[in-house]
Amino acid sequence: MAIPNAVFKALADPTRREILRLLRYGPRSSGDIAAHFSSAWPTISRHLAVLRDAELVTAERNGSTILYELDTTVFQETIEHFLNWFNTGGSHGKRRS
Amino acid sequence: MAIPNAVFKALADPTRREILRLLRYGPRSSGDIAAHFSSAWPTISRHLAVLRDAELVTAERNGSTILYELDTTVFQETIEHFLNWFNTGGSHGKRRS
DNA sequence: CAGACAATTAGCTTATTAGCTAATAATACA
DNA sequence: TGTATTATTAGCTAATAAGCTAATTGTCTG
Repeated sequence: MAIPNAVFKALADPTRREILRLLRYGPRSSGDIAAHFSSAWPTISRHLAVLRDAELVTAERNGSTILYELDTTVFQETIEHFLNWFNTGGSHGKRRS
Repeated sequence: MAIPNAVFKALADPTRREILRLLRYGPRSSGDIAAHFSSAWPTISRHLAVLRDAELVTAERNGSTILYELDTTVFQETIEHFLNWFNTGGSHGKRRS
């Protein structure tokens, strides 16, 4: 049930979150993803590796390119994780005014 | 609607997540929180400052102690944020590629 | 005000990580 | 094959952040 630390670490970087956002609409190749950013290609490649390690995306070779695809499983677990916080923790938290 | 980067950064550290978990059951003083960890008190104090900056907790002086309290507002927004991902992006299939 | 207690800030060291360029691996195709 | 294309890995530098101890701020009480 505990979300691995790697997931939070992966989500901590804005570029990686942007990559995930980009992948919402369908799989993309590594180069295609890199083309959307000003960073160098190897830099994006390493971000993709971090996302892969966190199991937030999956990679699949398709001929000469490698398709990256969003894996929503961990997202779902993260959301459930936080929802459970409220269910078990009750309404102790203060609403900001 | 965009979740500030500070929130993700704050959640990226295991100690800080543990602090939040601790605060689920009610407000606690800084020293009370620090007593739950093996880290030095100033270290926990700085973690608390990070959580405060991210508006994940609120601090309120209560006599000689300072009470830290979970602020669920940002959590709620984070959850809604991710739920929206699925609603608009659909299930990681090929729609609207 | 002085002293005790609660908590943060300052200053430093070390570890992690994002970014780059250059080199390497893997694949497609003439 | 050989070469172009696609992507990752290696090796480095700079920035960020976590951890510590020591010093400082703030608050209560005698």
